Amino acid sequence: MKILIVEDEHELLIAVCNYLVREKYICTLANNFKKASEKISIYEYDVILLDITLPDGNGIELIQKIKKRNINTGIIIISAKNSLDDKISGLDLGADDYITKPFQLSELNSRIKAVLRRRKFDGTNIIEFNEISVNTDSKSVMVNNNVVVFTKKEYDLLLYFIINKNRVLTKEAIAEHLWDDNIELAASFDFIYTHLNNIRRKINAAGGNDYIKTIYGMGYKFTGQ
Amino acid sequence: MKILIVEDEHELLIAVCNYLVREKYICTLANNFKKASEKISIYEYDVILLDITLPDGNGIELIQKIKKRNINTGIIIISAKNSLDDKISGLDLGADDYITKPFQLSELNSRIKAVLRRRKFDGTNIIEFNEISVNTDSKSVMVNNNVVVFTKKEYDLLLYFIINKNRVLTKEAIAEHLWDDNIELAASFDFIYTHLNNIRRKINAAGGNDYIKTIYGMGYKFTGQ
DNA sequence: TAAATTCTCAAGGAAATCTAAAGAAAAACG
DNA sequence: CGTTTTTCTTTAGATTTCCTTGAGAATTTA
Repeated sequence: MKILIVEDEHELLIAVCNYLVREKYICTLANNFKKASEKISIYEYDVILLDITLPDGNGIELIQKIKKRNINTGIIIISAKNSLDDKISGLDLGADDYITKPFQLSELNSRIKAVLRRRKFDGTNIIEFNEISVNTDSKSVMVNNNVVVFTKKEYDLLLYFIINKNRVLTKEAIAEHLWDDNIELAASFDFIYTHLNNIRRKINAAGGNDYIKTIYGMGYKFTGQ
Repeated sequence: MKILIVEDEHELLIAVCNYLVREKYICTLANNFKKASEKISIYEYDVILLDITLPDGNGIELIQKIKKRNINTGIIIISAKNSLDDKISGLDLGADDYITKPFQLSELNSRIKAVLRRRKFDGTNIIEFNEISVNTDSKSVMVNNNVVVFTKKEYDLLLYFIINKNRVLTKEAIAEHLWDDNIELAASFDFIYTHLNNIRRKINAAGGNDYIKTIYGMGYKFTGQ
């Protein structure tokens, strides 16, 4: 498996590379936009770890470049903590996952594996879970073969759930990923209820199951059972 | 939230401690390897601030020690300027973040918060003990291949027991761990009985053994024999 | 600029969980 | 053996958490 690591922080680049080499991946490094762009246009990678904030260009263009070549490459965005927009627009553009700095190398590894698993089955940008399928190109969602229209927030939230299926997500984690960081100042996260309610209602109306389970006192979990 | 501060520079140790106490953390101090090692083997912390260069030992061994105990503790390395190797091997070994001296206390604080949030998300964490297996992602518990549903308090308590298996936990220690804010105000810890009872009942109902042994007058011990 | 859509916030009520308290049971002790 | 201390079990009320709804704010679209 070949991985391209695009990251301008030298120490982090080296640390990630050392770790992944030990995990038997073949790693290529790029510490700026130009180098990354060259690599992408010449070689093919299984996964690209992409820090979007680069000194000489915006990583989002790299995503578009990869998509244009129509290569079955998994993209994981490495985002700084405050760059909310990067996360969202990255997912919108077809990145498969994102991870926030600082992160555990073990977590990075498990996310790489997850992306590779998903990529094996389909070369498209469709993420499926039971009767739900999300097309991250057209940003459309099908439930039971019915097209369901979600607003942007609802779509982002649903995608976040599907990517983290079977994982309990606290309200704090949801808020941190879908809203920017000064959300900490908010007294409560009650407004999440509204979006949750909307998603649940729409999925139900289309004949879907109750995928979003409430784990009282802990958070929410997207699961089929 | 409990924090262990490992730092041999006395003034910095005190300054960090004072600040974090004001921020409502419960702090324990260690100014050398030996003391830190003792604390780690006895108590459990939410975050450990670790200066790697200690007079009587290498802090990296402490990281390994923590990881061996399989405790979900966040580790933030405090490194002197330019000691690049420390940073990298620290991150390799599972530290969550590092901060370079000199640093702003406010930055330390935000990194602590980030680690505390992140901590809950590390890899697919399955902790097993005999017929009990706990998935810390989905926060689900299996006993004898039966899914057992626990409330939040019960789950937290059970996990605390499993992590500290074969170790006698006093009621005071349990209370401090699960109710760490102003628990001293409580007249007695009798309410723990209720949760203990619930856990024992549910494990038994699923065909599990009496894992939680009472050590009369001392506390409780989670053990297989 | 107006209209439509989407998002945020707040409040009342419902549901699940937690705590407190009290009597019963068990263990330790003289 | 009787007393004291500690632990267990149960239940009801208190508390926390969650859901639903609607109205106004903010944003996008026409």
